[in-house]
Amino acid sequence: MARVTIKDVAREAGVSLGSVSRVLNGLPVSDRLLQKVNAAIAKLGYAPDALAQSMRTHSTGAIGCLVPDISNPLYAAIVNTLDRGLQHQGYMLMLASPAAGGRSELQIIAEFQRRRVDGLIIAPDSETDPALMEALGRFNGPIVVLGRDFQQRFDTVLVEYRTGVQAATRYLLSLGHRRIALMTPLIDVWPGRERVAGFRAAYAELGLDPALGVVLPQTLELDAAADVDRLLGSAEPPTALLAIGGRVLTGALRAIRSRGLRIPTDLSLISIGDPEWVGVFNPAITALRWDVARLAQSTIALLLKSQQAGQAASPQRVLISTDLVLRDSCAPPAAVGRAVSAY
Amino acid sequence: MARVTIKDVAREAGVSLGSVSRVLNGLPVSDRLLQKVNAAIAKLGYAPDALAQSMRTHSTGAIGCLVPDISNPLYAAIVNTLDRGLQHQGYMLMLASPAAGGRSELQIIAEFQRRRVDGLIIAPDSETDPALMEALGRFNGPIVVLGRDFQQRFDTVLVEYRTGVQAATRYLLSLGHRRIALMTPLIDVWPGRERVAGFRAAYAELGLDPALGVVLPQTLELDAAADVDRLLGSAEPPTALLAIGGRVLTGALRAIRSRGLRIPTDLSLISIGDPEWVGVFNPAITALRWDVARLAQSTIALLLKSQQAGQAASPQRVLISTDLVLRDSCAPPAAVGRAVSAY
DNA sequence: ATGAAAGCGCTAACAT
DNA sequence: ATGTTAGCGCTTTCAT
Repeated sequence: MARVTIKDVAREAGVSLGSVSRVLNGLPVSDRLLQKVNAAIAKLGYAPDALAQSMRTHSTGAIGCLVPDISNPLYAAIVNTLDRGLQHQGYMLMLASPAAGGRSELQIIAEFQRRRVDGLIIAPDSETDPALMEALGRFNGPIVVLGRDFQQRFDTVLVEYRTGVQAATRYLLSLGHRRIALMTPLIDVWPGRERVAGFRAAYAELGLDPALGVVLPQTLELDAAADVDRLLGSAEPPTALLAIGGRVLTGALRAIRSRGLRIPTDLSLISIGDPEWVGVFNPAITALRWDVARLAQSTIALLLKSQQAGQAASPQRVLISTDLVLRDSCAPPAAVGRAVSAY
Repeated sequence: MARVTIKDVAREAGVSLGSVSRVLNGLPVSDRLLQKVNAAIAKLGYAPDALAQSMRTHSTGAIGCLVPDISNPLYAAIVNTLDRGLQHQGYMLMLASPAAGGRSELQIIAEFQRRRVDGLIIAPDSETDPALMEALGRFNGPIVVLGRDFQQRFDTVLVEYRTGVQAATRYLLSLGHRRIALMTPLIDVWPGRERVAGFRAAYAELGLDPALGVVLPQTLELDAAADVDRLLGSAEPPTALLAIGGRVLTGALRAIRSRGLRIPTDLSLISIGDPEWVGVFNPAITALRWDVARLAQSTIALLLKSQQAGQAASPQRVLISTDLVLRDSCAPPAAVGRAVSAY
C-alpha cells in the first residue's frame, strides 16, 4: 500500500494540488474548499510528508543535541527538559553523543548539518579547540553552548559554580575545617576552573592561605577511590571533602568506607550536584544544587530568540545560580584527635 | 552564502550531475572522473543534503526512540547504548518522550512517521491499548518494543524479572524472612506482573502461603515513602523489603530513616535494579541487576534484522536475564524481638 | 479564490 | 563509462 500524498487528497477532493497545500498551511480559502479538502484528508488519513516540506521550506523542525554522555544523570535531566520544552514549540530532538569508537564531536556536527537541523545545542569537550570553533562558526543556524565558556562567540548557558563552591567552602571553613579537598574534573575549562576559583576565594576572604586547600583533578571513579584513599592516608589528611557528583563522589564514598571512616564524625562531605540518592544517603549528604529545568528553559529561550531575531543579536551568556542544601554530612573537625596527631 | 549542491560540484569538476552522484554512491567510474569529482568535492567542502537523499531513497537513516522518561537512569542508560550502537550503523536517533502537557505516545508515533524514520524503538505505557496497537500496526518499518509484552505481534526485548525476583525472594526466605513486602509499579503489565509472579513462586516452592508476602503497587515516590511508613507501623510489619529502584527505593529509604530503623538489623532490603549509588550506600544494598548494554544491543539487532529480512520474519522475544548481587543489606530477621511481640 | 507549473537537491532509469 | 532526464512530495510563484 503506497503512502497517501497531497496528490491523492487533491484528486479525492476534486481540487488542485495547490489548493490542498493552502488548506494545509492555513492560507485563505473558501469555506467550501476548506471542507472538501478536510473531508478528503480525514477520509484518506493523510499527513504531510515532513521530508518534502523541509525540502521546500528549508526548515526541518529538528534540533541537534550533542551531549558527552546521556547516561550521566545530569545530562539526562537536561535532555529530558529540553525535549519537553522543544516539543511544545513543535520541534523534535536529534540526539547524539561522541563515542570512543564512533563519531567524534566534529562528525556529529557535520551530520547534523547534513540533516539540516534548525538549531544546535552542544555541550562540547573543549573550550578552545580551533577545529570545533570553526565547525560551529560554519554552522548554519542558532547554537547554544552548554557548560563551556566560549566568551562572546555563542549563546551560552553555564552553571555558576564559583559562588556556589565558595559558599560551600565558606561553610566548611566556618565549621572549623582548614584542610579541605576539592575533587573536580575539567579544571582547565569552565566547570572545574570556576569551582577552583570559588574554593580559593573562600580561603582568601578569611585571610587564609588558599594553599591549605587541596585540589584533586578527577576523571574516573577508580582514580577517585584510589586518590581519596591515598589522600586520607597521608600525614595531614583533609578533614572535609568537596566532591563533584557522579562517579567521583561514589568513588570517594568507596574509599571512605574502605578506610572505615564515619561521616561526618571523621570526615565532612559536600556533593557538588544533588541527585535524588544524595538526599537519602546515610547520612544525608549536604549538596550544592541548581535548577536543571531552568537551565534547559534558558537554553531553549536562547535558541528560539536567535532563531527569530536574525543573526544580528549579540551572543548572550546565561548563568544558572546554585544553592547549598544543608543536610547531615558536615560537622566540625574532630579537633582533639587532630590536635594530638598534629603536635 | 548559498549552500553548495551537487550541481556546483558537477560544474566545478566539469562533469555531469549523475557522475557526481555515482562517485558519491561508490558506483563504478573511471579513475579520472573519480579524481576530478573528489577534488571538486574537497575544494567546495561539499556534503550531500540528507533531506534530498532521503526524499529519493525513501530512507532517512533515522530511528525514532520513544521512552517514557529519559531522566530515569534506567532509560538513560538504554538510550545511551542505543545511540552508540546505532551510530555505528550510520543511524541517528530521534528522541521523544510523552509529556503531560505535550505530545502523547500516539502523536509522537505519528510525528515519527511523518518524518519517515526508518525504525521505531518504543517503551510504551500500555500493553493492550487498541489505539496503540493500531498505530504500531500501521507503522511502516521495523519496530522493537521495550519492556512490554506484546505477545507475538512485535519484536520485543524484556527483562526477565520473574526468575530474578524469585531468586531474590528465595534468598530472603532462606534467611528466615516470612513477611516480605514487594514494592513495584506496573503490576498489570510485564514488569510488575513478572515480579509478582516470581515473588509468589518463591513462596510456593517452599510450600509457604504466598499470601504471607505483601505486594504494594507503587507509582510515585511520595506514595512509596508514605506507604512504607504505614506498612512498617502496622501490627505485623514486614521484616524485608524488595523495592524497585528509582523513586520507589529512595522513598522507601526515607521512610525507613524517619522511623529510625537500621538496615539490615531491623529490616532487610533488596533493590530491583542496580544504579551506581546502590552499591556505595551505607550499608551497600543487595541488588538485582541486568545488563543494559546487552539489552540495547539486542534491540538494535532485532531492529536491523527485520530491516533486512523483509516483513516475513516472525516476531521475536528476547529475554534479558538478571542476577542477584549480594551485599550488606540483608540479614536474618530479628527473631527475638519479633517472637516476643508475636506471642 | 483557485489552477498550473516550476523547482528544492538528490538518485536512478534511460540514453548514448 | 558518462550524460540527460524524470521524478520523490511538497510550497510557492504566476496566471486566470
